[in-house]
Amino acid sequence: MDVTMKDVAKLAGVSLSTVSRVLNDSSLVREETAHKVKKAVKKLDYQINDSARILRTNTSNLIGVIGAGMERPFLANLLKGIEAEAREKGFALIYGDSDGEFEKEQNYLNIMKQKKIDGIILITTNYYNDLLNIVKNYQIPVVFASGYISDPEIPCVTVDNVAAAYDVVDYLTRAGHKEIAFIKGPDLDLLASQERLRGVKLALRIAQLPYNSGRFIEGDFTFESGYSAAEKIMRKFPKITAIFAFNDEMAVGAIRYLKENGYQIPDDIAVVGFDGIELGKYTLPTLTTIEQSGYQLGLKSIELLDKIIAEEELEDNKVFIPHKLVVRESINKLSAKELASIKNKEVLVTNN
Amino acid sequence: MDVTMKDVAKLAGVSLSTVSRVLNDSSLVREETAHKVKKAVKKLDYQINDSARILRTNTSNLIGVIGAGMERPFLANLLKGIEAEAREKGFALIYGDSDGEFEKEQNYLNIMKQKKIDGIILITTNYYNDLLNIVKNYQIPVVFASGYISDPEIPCVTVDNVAAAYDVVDYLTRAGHKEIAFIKGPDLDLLASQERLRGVKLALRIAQLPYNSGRFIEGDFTFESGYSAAEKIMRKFPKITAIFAFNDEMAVGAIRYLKENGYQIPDDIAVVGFDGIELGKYTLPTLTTIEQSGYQLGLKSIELLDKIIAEEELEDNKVFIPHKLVVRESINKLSAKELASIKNKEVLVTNN
DNA sequence: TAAATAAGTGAAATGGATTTCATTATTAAC
DNA sequence: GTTAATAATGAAATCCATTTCACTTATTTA
Repeated sequence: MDVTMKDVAKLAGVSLSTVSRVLNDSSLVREETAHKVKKAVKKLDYQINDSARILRTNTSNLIGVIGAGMERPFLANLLKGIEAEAREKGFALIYGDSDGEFEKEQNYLNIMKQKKIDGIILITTNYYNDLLNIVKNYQIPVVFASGYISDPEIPCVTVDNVAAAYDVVDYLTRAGHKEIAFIKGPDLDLLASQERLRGVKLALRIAQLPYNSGRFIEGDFTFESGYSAAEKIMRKFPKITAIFAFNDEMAVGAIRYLKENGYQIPDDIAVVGFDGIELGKYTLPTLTTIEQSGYQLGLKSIELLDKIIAEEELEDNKVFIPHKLVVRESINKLSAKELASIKNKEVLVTNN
Repeated sequence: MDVTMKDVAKLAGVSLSTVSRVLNDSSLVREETAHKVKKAVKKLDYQINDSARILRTNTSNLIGVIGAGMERPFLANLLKGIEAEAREKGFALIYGDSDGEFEKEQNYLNIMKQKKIDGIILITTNYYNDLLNIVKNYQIPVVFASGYISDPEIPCVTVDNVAAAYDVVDYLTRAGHKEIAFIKGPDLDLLASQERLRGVKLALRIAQLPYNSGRFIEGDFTFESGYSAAEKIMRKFPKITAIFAFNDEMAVGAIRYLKENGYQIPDDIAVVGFDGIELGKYTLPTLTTIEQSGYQLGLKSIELLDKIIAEEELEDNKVFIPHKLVVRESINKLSAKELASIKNKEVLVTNN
């Protein structure tokens, strides 16, 4: 039914092997023969049967992506970056959403293994030791693109969540804020949220401010959770002067609550988000945030994975993508002099 | 290296054929034999080699998704719906982004064909006759999940863009707006944007308002383009009292511009979006919009595709998902009496 | 020009499942 | 207790490309 290599071989008057060689750019074929074959390929509109190729060669040029919550703008851009770079490098993508459930992750891992994928990108929020163990015994190159994995064997690409969160709190305290509340991610999120929490704690300690666990309200990275977290915060801690939400959507939700209830931003309350999604430039006030590029993160993940697949020597299996604090209208700005003092400490601050 | 069916067969003391039968739930196998086989499968942690299976059976349980601009919240949710329902039905997804370029679409189409996908979901903004022809000669079930395709052979799932856009303008005119400007999508977008345009024109005609093509400013569905379109609109048509943006992001961009420049919303200018993304509930003012579920759209697309793959009889190969006009703060509301007059016309209006 | 080497090509084995067809074991029917 | 019918199983062909190995042809080298 379909055109096979055999048909091409017959039309070109050569053997199967020769056709295969031409198609794989083998140097062993005479120019003239190759030409005949190519003509036949074109004439018959021959398409290789990928399953047969994979069966024989055991490499699929297929990369699996397992993610969760990928509809979030930051992660949607991450996926876009993954796709673009994967295509660039000649991989196709097989994509599965785990909803953050271990069982589904496992399930997809199996399916993908059966399809002989060359490598996997994992974008999970909460990782389990179980998952890590499976991955390690998996024989297939894996890159985590969701946060820092301390296990030295596991390659990962991520923003430096600790440093970025530190930068935010550092800036806020320098701007005079002493009463800050936080909207963190789910406690189950052992990657982004936990790391950001560490950065916050560190900065508080350096600024000699007390750590008060009550001021960390749990959200789930949605607008809605930011909104209701802000409500809780203002009810419990009316003296708060700044809110740092661990992503932009929650920050926007919080802003909505605050403005709805008559608070001026940034004069009454300063708000900072995290991620730097496009939206933050169009809210009123515009959103101060940590800018990191999801697209870049995706790109780098594939780059790293590709190197692992090709068994190239790695400089480091922990890759950090750049971030910067983008100060917009939602917080009160530091004076030039104050800013300078930060810059000396090599904290990146940009106006935009 | 890998465990194969042969290994299972040997361990279970049966033939290859028997193992295959057990794995495919053939009724021809004695309970006892099946048990032996299953035990061996578990013991060896046997995983089928999917390529071999596909090669033999010519069905892959793989669905291809080719999209563009999937980082947009609405489409990201569409993808999520596709994924969830595909998993439900036992399909895995192979995903490619075409950037709206025909060449890339074609390229992915080929790659996917080579992988023997069972069906394709196409989410393209601008379709070409070329693409349609390829798809028709393609032998593989295809569903368009991006807009109405008039060609009767092509199955598609979409919101009724004409009716929805009509509803918006109808509401606005009833609310007294006579000077309305529009932020449409790219002219290349022959699906969503063109259809919405038709709905608008229709409503204007019914309301006996003039159609002035200058008032349709082209955007590209981004916040940024909404912002700059609003700027153009206010500069060229200072008498405008309402802006209808063809998606929510552009509406939010427009709102930002308007508020930045001292306009009151909705008192000076009413703003309506399209899609009903989550964000619209958290802007200030909250956004009036046409609500449609991307998730639902994705789900229905797979449902339809699955039926086509299974060669079931179709009721209709054009499927519409529901929409409703959700009136929020960004426009002035109709009185109950006025509202009632619309409802008689079976236009869905909801407060939220 | 003969011998040695390299280049180009083809035959056949191979990867791992499914499935047809033949065969054997079992049950039902008389 | 045979024979007929049915249920279970296995052997072997098949899906389609890659790759090893053997062989032929062309090119160097001496």
